[in-house]
Amino acid sequence: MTGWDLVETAQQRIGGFWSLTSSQVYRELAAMAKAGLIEAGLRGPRDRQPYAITSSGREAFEAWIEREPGPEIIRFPLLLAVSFGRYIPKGKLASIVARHRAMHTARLEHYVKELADFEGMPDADPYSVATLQFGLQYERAAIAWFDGLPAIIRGRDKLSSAHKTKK
Amino acid sequence: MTGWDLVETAQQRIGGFWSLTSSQVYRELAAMAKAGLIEAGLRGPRDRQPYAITSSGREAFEAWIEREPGPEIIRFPLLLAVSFGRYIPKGKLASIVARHRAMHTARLEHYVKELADFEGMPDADPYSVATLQFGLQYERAAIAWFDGLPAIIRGRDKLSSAHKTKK
DNA sequence: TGGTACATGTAACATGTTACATGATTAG
DNA sequence: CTAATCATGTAACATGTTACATGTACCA
Repeated sequence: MTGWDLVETAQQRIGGFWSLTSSQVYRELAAMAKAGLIEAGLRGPRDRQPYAITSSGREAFEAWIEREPGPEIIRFPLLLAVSFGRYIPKGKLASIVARHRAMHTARLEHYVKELADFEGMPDADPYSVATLQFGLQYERAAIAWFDGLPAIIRGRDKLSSAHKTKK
Repeated sequence: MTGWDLVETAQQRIGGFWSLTSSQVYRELAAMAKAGLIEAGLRGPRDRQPYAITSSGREAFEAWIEREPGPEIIRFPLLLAVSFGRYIPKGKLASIVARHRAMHTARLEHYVKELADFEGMPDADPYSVATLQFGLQYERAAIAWFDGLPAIIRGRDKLSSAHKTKK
């Protein structure tokens, strides 16, 4: 595959939980070719530069996949904003939250559609289904949180919902 | 506060969705002092170097908090491993998953405890409660996903659970 | 008096982002 | 013909990690 293909494929397959930029891919491809993990093929139309994995690259992949996966890293700017919510005008925060909620519902719908596609073919890779399923449940949790937000921020009726918190 | 204090506070308050290292903080502190956003105070015991925000720093904070928060970035090595699940021996994957599930239940319990603490004091910052609540729901979703995983990976009974998928 | 937690920092490196430059091919 | 998409890459910079060096104060 070429760098371009790899970016497209990665965005498609793991984009939901692993972002990357093309710059990164091209740089890494050059480094991997230099290290002998991949080999450059002949340039195609539009100067496409295909690469093929070498046996040493295959070994490196096997060593990599053997490793214990590390803890997840989350960078959630919206949560950062919410945690500094005291310093943001109420209306502004509400509109920010609304925009982000919309993005999450869009993603949820996207996952639902993809899962429905998988439903059609019974021999699809179940591991892809599993990661999609994670995305689905993540987005559902996020949306549920969005919906609970206003109540938490004002009042906060949680357990003590009996006594009226009027403003 | 000193760099050390900032790291401790940040880990406490936003550690769940924003990791940082002390190296980063000390470097940034030096840069901010140079830019006039903070001022170094007198060194205390143990060579503690306290900093105080300047008015120009306060302005910078206000400008920062005004910005639209970007999309979240998730780096989830376990999901990456799962998406390459084909290449991992079944037993190995299962043990990896078990370890990660345990970490998530531990975090969930931690959030539950913290939320219970907040329950005690009715004048606590609701925004902190909101971010905690996100963590709680995130962990619950993750655990639910873990529990559904085996069924997805083998068989995949989802909607078509009627016809028996014996291995 | 000895270990642990506190405290600061540097250096080297790895990873990720943004802006830019360049051009080919295809669809309308 | 022209705009959009495909395609490659570089450079500069920002951010994040790891390993290390150095020492202080507290408490058992």
